[in-house]
Amino acid sequence: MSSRSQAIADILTRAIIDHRLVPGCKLGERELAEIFGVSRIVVRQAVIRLADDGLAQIERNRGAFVAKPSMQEAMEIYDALTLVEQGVAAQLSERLGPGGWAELRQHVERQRQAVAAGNDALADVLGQEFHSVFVRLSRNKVMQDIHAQLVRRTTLLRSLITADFDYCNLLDDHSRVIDLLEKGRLKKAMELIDTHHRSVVRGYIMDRAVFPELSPREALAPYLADGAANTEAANDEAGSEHKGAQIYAIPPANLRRNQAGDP
Amino acid sequence: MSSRSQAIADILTRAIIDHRLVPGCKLGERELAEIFGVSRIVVRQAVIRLADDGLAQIERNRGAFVAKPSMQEAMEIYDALTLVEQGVAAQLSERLGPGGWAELRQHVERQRQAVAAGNDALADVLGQEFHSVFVRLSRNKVMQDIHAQLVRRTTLLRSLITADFDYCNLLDDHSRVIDLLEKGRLKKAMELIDTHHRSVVRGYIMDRAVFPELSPREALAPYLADGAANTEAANDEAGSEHKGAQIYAIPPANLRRNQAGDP
DNA sequence: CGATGTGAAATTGGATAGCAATTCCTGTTT
DNA sequence: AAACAGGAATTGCTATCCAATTTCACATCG
Repeated sequence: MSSRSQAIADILTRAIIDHRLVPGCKLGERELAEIFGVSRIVVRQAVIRLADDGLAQIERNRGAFVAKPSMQEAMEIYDALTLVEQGVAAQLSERLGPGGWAELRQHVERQRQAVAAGNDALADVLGQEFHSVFVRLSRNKVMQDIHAQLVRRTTLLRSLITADFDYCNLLDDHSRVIDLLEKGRLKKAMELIDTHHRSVVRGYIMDRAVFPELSPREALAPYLADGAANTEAANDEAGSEHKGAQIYAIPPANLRRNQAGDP
Repeated sequence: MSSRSQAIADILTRAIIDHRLVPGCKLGERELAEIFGVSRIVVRQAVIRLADDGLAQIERNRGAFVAKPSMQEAMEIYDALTLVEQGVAAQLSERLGPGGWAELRQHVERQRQAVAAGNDALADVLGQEFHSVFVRLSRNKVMQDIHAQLVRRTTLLRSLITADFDYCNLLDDHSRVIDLLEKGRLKKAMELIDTHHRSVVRGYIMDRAVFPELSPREALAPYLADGAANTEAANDEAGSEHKGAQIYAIPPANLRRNQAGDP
């Protein structure tokens, strides 16, 4: 573990993208310090990291809050995400070998099975993960980091927003993008990526409470070492054969069908 | 001012992109704390910000150092920068109005005059700034921040690297990109952006000491409030009519022709 | 003479206590 | 009901202290 503030920043990030800490929620230094059993300073450092990542807003002498992006900012984040994924698509269409396409197809297939099995939680995570796998194949760590940050911010947006779109369509989009790219039909693929993201944004309605507001103590309880028993129970519920296992450490607080996350 | 740690992070960032703090330079907490007259904690918070920005590396129990990116990472940073600028180019080619094109042309013209006047320092800064103006016209703050971070990292790279390319060619590239985009020849423009960046990278030779290593105290002296007199003197030397004036507060420690910076 | 072990010094990561400034909240007054 | 005042709470920061780790000079040994 690099540092304690990093560990705490990671937990807070996780809690935010799990929609357990919702936008606007106060991240009081003293309260968090008590919850994590560390000094205020460590908490402040963690919160600074979140703020640099766009997940928190720090107001001088008032404290830190989970970020509450405006609709304008939401559009910008999705635009940036589209731009990045289109660019990666262009690179992959030139450089990716058969193994890469196979990996992508395999990922889509796993998601399809999850949907078929009715495991929405798994399908949801796989749907988000697809985009990350896609970018990872570019073999560009810098780009990966930028993309991951944008994805986190879109996930945050989903706390603020009710999505109203057809889940299966998005799965098909992934599949079609792969086909188009492998056939060299780059322009068509890029249009599809754009449409894909737009179809997500279009259904958004802001200023509606989507997830319940929990106190930081309630929200963070499952991530603490003390709550290990609790955590494992949650894990069993979600499914087990997936390698990026810690994703399931805590299931979203409030996951329903048709609210599935997919940037 | 938002916070003291942010202010210090800004100064350190400035010193790094001015090539006064060179890669590998130790950023000792105690030393910096003494230099800035703040406590160690504020320094640590500032350094965390730098590390999140890719400008510093923190090694547990060893301290923070100015980042020393590998050749691999350098390529990735330039690839990412190319990707972002190509994407922005695509957006601008559809959306930008006459005023925008005029602003870009005006910027190139200013740089051309600076070159003609032999003011290399100004030309250098304007050359870098062009890319930022370009991205700003996309009206996407999120994208701007990502791009600015990438530009800072390329500037850091230039501390590590000797550039050996034809300065005027790069200026012409800017002009040609504008022409191509305005005429709707997007693909050609994107190729040129790629070539532009590649021509910069190709001339790079790593592992050569380009800038002298200063101690943090020497490197930071000009930025401190105490050194205000010193700062203004430096300002006069570099030229004055440019609006982003703080760029000239401190001229690069070691600026020569043919080492001009242009991402 | 070089390699290796060792202990002191220096540095980091963190805890704790405390203080000034600011903001928030509440209760009183008008 | 509105306005004001003052105390409580919170933040930003300092100072000091401590444990863990690294560094480095020095002594020891092959």
